Amino acid sequence: MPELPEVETVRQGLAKWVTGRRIASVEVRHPRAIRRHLPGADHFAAVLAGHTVIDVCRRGKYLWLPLDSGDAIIGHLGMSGQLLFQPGDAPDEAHLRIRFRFADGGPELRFVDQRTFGGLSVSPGGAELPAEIAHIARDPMDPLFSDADFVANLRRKHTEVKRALLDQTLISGVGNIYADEALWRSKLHGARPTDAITKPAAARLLGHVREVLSEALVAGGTSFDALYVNVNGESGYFDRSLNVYGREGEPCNRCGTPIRREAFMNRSSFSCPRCQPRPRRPVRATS
DNA sequence: CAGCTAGCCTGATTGC
DNA sequence: TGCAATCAGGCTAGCT
Repeated sequence: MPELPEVETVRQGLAKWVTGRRIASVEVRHPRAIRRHLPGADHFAAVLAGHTVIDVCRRGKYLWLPLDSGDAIIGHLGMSGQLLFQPGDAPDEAHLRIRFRFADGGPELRFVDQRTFGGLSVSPGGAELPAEIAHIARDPMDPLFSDADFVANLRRKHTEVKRALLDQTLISGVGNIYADEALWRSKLHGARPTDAITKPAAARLLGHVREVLSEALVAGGTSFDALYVNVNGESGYFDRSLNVYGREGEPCNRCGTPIRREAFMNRSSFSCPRCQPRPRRPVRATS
């Protein structure tokens, strides 16, 4: 499940292995892996061929690769997307969607995606933040991220705090796993109304978000199966450090109470019933 | 306008 | 054994 630490790990691998290389050809194996590109797969391949990757950037969970043509490749891994470097003679992966060959004849770049929630697109944005992802907020590791703005914007919203953490226009890079982990560290239940969170509590929560993201980044990310891997196909090991996510029924690492699992937006939230009591009242009366 | 949710997708797992 | 239902979940379009 690629969230910020996983995507940043992939970005670093890409930066090392693809910067400065000239794309020789692009092979699109599955049309759904190309996003918002009405001219079609052939055109997508044609506008990229012959151009050199000059950088690898990230905004939240999006990657973008400026080219010397002034265009940029935008990528999102979705749930199961992988960007892998492979020798040209390595057998095709079962879910190989897009293949990039390079003029230097070195390892090719493969976009592999089982569930096709991810995809690539081309933007004329170049080295600037592409317009397609301009709505994505800065992430909390970004030097230009404003803590004060985050606290103010969070408290201005009328929603539940976990929803807010997952809102990529408020703060980017946080997904279901790290949201649950940060809330546990802050002893907050995800259903707590954002407009009732004090400034200090919001600042503490932000600190815990930053803490869990940076610890996971050092560990190379989290993976429960082989779905998230770095560009060399290796999994991270932060899952050993998770305190609540996926630990239903297991003892809380703080108080020993069995971790609870609750339905949340057609998925799951994990929390400690004792450290993170549910708010007493619903967010807001409906009338 | 802000908040919310269905739907996208496939493989592993569970249930009958 | 075999088939069907369930679950995983980031993001966007479109609804209220």
